[in-house]
Amino acid sequence: MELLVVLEQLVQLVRPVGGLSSAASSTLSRLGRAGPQRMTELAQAQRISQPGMTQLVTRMEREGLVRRTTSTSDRRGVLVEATEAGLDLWARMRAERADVLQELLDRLDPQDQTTISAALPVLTQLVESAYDDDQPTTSATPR
Amino acid sequence: MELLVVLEQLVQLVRPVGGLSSAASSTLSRLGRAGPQRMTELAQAQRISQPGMTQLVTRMEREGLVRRTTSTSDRRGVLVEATEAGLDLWARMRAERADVLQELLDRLDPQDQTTISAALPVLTQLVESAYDDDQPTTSATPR
DNA sequence: TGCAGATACATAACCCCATTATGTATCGTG
DNA sequence: CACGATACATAATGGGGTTATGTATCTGCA
Repeated sequence: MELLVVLEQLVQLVRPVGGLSSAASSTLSRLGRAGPQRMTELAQAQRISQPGMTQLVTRMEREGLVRRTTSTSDRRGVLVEATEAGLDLWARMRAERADVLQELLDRLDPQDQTTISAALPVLTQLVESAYDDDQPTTSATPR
Repeated sequence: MELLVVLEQLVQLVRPVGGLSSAASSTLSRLGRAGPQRMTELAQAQRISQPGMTQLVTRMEREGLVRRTTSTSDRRGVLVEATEAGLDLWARMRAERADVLQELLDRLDPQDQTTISAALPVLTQLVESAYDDDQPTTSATPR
């Protein structure tokens, strides 16, 4: 099987757990880690267009996961903030996903498990190096 | 970063190369590897609904990537087949994706590259074990 | 000071991709 | 031969993304 296909299917296996889309969970995650952020900032981080982020935030707001606030000095700006419910869902998602992944890993023999464990941080690094020009994390410290 | 987010972003980095969606490229790949297949068969393999596959094939047909044929003894059935153009695109996609991945890998130091290389077959195995009940590959031999 | 352009976000119109519910042939069988 | 099962298509709906465009607001400069 092609590598890309493998990865896509792996993602498909784990992602549906939280019930959120890729962009939604990723955005929620970012809000959880880095605190309230501007629309444009979020759009760039998720690599979607600004109107796309406006729509995403609108949907997430409708589901009570995030909140728009206008408390900035710049009155054009919008600060997007995770709600209590959003943070809760984020925490549950992470836990459930970790469980699903763990179940998958448990099927492997110990040696293969070691191989995977070693590869994960490298994969992370790989992605971050591809995004070398971003991840501004302009706002609050990661709690 | 969360593992799942890492993987999703990795996929996002590599996928757009061919210009095809996830489902489309995966279906094209299957048709290329295993030859003409029935709609239902394809839907099950891609884990989407039968109407979803109908629509996908319709779009792919419109773009000249696949062809519907009714040459089966069962006149209800439809055989979906990759066109010449579809196979060409498939080949180009694979090549381009391999290039993109290679570029990413080249940024890593040799030791990390080894780690990744070792992990890939295990990842494949992981996904396949999760799908243990499927992959019928009922039709022709893989070329 | 005031206005021109840049900036931040929203809206509109469009496509892709998936879903469930339902329709329509065709097949197979009692 | 008619009834249920099967294979696919269609319709309606919704999430998710895009570009093009609108509307405030901000900023810098004559």
